[in-house]
Amino acid sequence: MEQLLNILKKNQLSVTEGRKKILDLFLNSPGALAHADIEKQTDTAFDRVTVYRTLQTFVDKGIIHNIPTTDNSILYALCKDNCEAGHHHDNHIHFICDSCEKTFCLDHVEVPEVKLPKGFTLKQTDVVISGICESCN
Amino acid sequence: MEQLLNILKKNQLSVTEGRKKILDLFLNSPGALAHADIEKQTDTAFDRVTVYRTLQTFVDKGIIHNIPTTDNSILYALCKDNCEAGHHHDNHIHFICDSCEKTFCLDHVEVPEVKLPKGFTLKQTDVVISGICESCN
DNA sequence: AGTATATTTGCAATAATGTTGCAAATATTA
DNA sequence: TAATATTTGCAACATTATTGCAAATATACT
Repeated sequence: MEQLLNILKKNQLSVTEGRKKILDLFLNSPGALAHADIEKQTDTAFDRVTVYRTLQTFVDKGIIHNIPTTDNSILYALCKDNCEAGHHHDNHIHFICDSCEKTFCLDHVEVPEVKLPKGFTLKQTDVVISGICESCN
Repeated sequence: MEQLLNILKKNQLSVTEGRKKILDLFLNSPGALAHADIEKQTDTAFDRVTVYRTLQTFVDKGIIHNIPTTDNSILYALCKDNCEAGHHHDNHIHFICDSCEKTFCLDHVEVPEVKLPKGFTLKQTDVVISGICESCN
């Protein structure tokens, strides 16, 4: 709760029920969340539009980031370290479990360096690995 | 045209106008295509539903694969090598250019090996790199 | 080639997802 | 506590995706 308020205040966001609840979900979720997950877990407590806007606000502020997916969903996860408004510096690997279908950030696995062909400039590397997670193995 | 028919026949698909046209688009596109791109390029020649179904069929057969994106779109690209129905073995890097916004498969760049924590089993590694491409640099 | 069978397509209806403007409600500031 | 700024919910709308079914098209067979 302490942590929750700190995060909101640090980012100069007014403290509202919706933001508290949604941020709380992220803080207590082992994996990434999609818009739909949040709607399910908040039931009808908040309007759909509020959820959209809250997620967008959190992304803008660098509180959460989104994870590439191969379907037409958007997955969000907490930014762990040095992200700030307008600048995401996430540099970790995302893992999708084929069994439980959860998506995690593997914060302690280094993103490998990739050598691009001549002429290409690298800005960001996203790695998404699928397989079987710890809990399902 | 030869190639086109070969691909369809090899996968035991009936040869229809829609499949020919859509596969042709992929064969002649330097980058990945989204559903919307295909609709634009085929104008109203085919029903939206047909496009959805054709793409799904191609994915099922291993003719195309989809590329992870951070927005809610689905990008498709031709499978280059040893993909077959039910088994995708794509092992290449995807590059998104921040300037021209095109997405390519870098077929000749090796996917780096990633060491997962104990307990995790790796099945597939997807790498999406953003930056500036050859043509825009 | 012509017919029978199997497959695919387009239409219509429906569902799901995302966006915008604006007034009412809530939070912050002083 | 009042004034101001911000956020929310509603409604309407736009876009994207899915399904059933009859008509159209492709393939297989003689």
